[in-house]
Amino acid sequence: MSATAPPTKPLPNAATAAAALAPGKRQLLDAALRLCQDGRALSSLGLRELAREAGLNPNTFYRHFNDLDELGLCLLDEIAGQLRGPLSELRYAAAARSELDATPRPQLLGLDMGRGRQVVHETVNLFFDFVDRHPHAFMVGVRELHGPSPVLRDALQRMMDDFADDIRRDCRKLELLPEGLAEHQLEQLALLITHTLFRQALDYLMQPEQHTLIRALTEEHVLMLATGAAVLQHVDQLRLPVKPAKSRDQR
Amino acid sequence: MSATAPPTKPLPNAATAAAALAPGKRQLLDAALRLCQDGRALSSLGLRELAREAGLNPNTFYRHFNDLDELGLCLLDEIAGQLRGPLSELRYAAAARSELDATPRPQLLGLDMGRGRQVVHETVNLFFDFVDRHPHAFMVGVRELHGPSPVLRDALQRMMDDFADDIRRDCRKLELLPEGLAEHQLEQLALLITHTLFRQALDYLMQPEQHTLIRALTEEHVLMLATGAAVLQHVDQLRLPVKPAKSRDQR
DNA sequence: ACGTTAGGTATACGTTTGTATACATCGCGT
DNA sequence: ACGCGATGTATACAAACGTATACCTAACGT
Repeated sequence: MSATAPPTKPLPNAATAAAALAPGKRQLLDAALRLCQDGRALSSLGLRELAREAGLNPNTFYRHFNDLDELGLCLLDEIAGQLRGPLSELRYAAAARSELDATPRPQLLGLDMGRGRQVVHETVNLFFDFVDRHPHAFMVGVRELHGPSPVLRDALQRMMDDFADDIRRDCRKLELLPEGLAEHQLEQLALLITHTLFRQALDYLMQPEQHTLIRALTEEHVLMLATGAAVLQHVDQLRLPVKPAKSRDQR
Repeated sequence: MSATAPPTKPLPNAATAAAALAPGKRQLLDAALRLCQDGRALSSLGLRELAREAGLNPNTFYRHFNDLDELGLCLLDEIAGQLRGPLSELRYAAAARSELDATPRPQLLGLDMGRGRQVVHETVNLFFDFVDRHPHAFMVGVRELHGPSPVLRDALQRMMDDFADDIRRDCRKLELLPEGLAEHQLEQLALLITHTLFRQALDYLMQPEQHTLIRALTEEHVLMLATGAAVLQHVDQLRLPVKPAKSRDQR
């Protein structure tokens, strides 16, 4: 009962989080998002082009940003705000639901495969529902992750790391993985899951006709990763209960 | 003994594969690679900029390409030629080496964890050695995978699929995974490994001080994936040995 | 009532871009 | 010897770009 949907959320249907933004600034940010919607990269946008799309004077851009990178950062902040909180809530909701269904499940190597499957199924599907509701955010995000601007790349990288950290924390708290799993392994697992999810989100957005397939495949991928991590930890525990486990071979 | 290094390869140290390329064309391609080396995307290059870097007249570009996409495709073809063959050979060499060392290894769920670990260790390290030798290729490749140009994206996607297919084929032939693994699962596994490898290659190239760390982590990732796939297959086999095994839940 | 500041506009300048047309050079088949 | 196609160069031009300067207007504290 520790996790239920928050009660009376105002539910802002779009980017309405940070109020009191100058109207021009908003228009510019929206214009940027709009221009990126069909595959463009943030860094390929021009100052003038942006203003044109926003229906503003080119120079208005300068009132709010010095740089295109600055606009990019602003946009990413907004996106991050839209993603992090809600996604973690989704995870909690899914876990809470699976808590109710407390029937014993098939076990393997000490981990509850059944519950894992169900939680993965739910969270992955909730994730894609979320992607459906915020298409541009993922478009821009994943694109800029490997984009040309170092500033934006770093920001995105940080954002992904935060996201992975949320996953890691939630996995621990909800006990979705064996408690013996080393922290650094859980960290790597969370990172892999994050990257997988985001990459698949892009595919998902770009091939609307394969939505159900991609959802199923992604489920499988995440399950694969989680299982692998759990089993490997198990094996490691059997193999080297004594050795200092430092310094791999010649590398 | 079925797999040894091919005997007398001329070993072209760089892009010398397709001979008889007009000198201007070569210079342009090289210039593009050079300009992409520090984080630029192919699609962000200008026709004139390219010619300038190559020390040529802007119009020379038109002699060889109609479009920037055309140059991109040409470059990607060249890169693909450099990667596919050699990488598969590397895998064979590693597997052959592990065949010699035929000591029995710890088993888990019917798969040879020891041999798996070793093969992963070797192939991942060989992969990164290869990355060291072809930095620009990976830079450009991974970048353009999520880049703005649909043409290049598709080409890259196809290239990745081919690469994954090589992995899949080699895994089958070298019996690195339980023979019960369904074809479509092996396919997904190969895709995941491919994407993981390439993404890590980018990180690897951009953070030279963390080379050894990234190598170790990538090993872990691949091992995680492979183990997960193997175990999941095992579980599935136990769970539904009777059912028609079609149609999971409401997908 | 006044000055200051933020937000938005108008115009202008120099640069770079993509593209077009015309010209020079080399190799090569007949 | 001639022509011709392939390659590379020179020059030119319209468009788009980033940037700078100057002006307009509304809000606000004092």
